[in-house]
Amino acid sequence: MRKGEATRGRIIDCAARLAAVRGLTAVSLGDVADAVGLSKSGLFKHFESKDAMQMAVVEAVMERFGEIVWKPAETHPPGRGRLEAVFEHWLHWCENEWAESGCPIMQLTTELDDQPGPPREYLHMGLGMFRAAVIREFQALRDPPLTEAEAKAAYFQMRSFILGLSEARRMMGDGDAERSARAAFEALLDRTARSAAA
Amino acid sequence: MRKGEATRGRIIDCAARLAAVRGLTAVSLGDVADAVGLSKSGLFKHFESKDAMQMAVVEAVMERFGEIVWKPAETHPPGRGRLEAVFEHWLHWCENEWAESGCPIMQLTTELDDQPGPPREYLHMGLGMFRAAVIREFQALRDPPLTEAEAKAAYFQMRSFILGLSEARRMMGDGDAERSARAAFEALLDRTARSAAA
DNA sequence: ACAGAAAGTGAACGATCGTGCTCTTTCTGG
DNA sequence: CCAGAAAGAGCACGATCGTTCACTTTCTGT
Repeated sequence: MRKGEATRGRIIDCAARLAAVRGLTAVSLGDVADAVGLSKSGLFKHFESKDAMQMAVVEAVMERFGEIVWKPAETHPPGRGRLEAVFEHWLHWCENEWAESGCPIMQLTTELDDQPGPPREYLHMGLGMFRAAVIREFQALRDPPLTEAEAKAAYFQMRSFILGLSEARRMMGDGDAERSARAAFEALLDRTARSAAA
Repeated sequence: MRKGEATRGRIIDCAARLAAVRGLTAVSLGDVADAVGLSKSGLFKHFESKDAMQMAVVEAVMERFGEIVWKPAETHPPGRGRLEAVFEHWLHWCENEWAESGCPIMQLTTELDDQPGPPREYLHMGLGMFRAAVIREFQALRDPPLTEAEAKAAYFQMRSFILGLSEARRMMGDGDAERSARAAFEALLDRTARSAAA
């Protein structure tokens, strides 16, 4: 049972990239089968249904996100350095790791935000854990620590700049977007770190 | 030829709200026909194809966006007051006008950003004109005027906060998101207005 | 009020959707 | 190396997709 796992991985990868472009629901099993070079019925040896495959895609994307964006930042000391590492890897995730298709998390979020079910729940949970972790880092940015409200507000802006970058570059074709996002984030760190306590 | 235009409007409205929830491609003609209370074939008396209907939806959404977000702000004097009016109406557009479905422009953007064709072009043009107009307002925010690069960077952040608000409230269920967005925008105006010239 | 146009229905089409079935090929543990 | 399991192909199914066409109902200009 070794070869099976390899193809299962290839299926998920192809499905994820197609879903990042066209959306999870818009990708048919025929599309995935063609992309991975299998027959439609062959897919059912790896997933019991289309829903199960979609769920596997969501899980794989979130796991990979943690692996690429959060995990390498953990090697940095808490505080500003770690926040900068997270942001830098987040940019890399959006602009390089998913350069052709765009960030699948943004696609999945807008697609699933009003569609109840396990995929939405999983996405919600993953994003929530990431958000909580980054908020903790923001709190450690200053002495005395930021209040939770201040840190949440800072995360709101950080996440906003990532979303803004995706739209600016992918829809508006703004080549300066990455620079704008980076500058906005650095300025956010500056004024957050040196702000007085409430 | 009076009744026809009315139903055509109802069709577009229903289709737009369905598309804001599930995406443009994911909405079938059967869905629209049911929602508006017509037969599938009846739709073809108002649109020659599904593509034409989708194009009409995009046009209607963008026109309504201009009507609700930009036009009322024109009554305010240029500068900070007008920018605040635009942002306030933009929030209203996202949070009230499309409360149940979420902003259709954000949905359409993530759906069409890597799907060439007339709908994408129309969306790109509409967003580009709006962006250029808001950038002009940012330039008028200070004396001497902001450079174009400074104004573009400010618009980038403004747009980012709107996108951040949508995700925070719709996916994360963050009730404070609207307050966060407003506070972030006011702070952006403050530091932009009193920044020194380059 | 009446004729012609517009609006809308219902059935049917070919294509594609997700899924189950049987059958063959390929792998892998003992 | 061989038997059993896993991986995959091919076909067929009912449902739904977008679209067309012939037909009926409803509106509207004169």
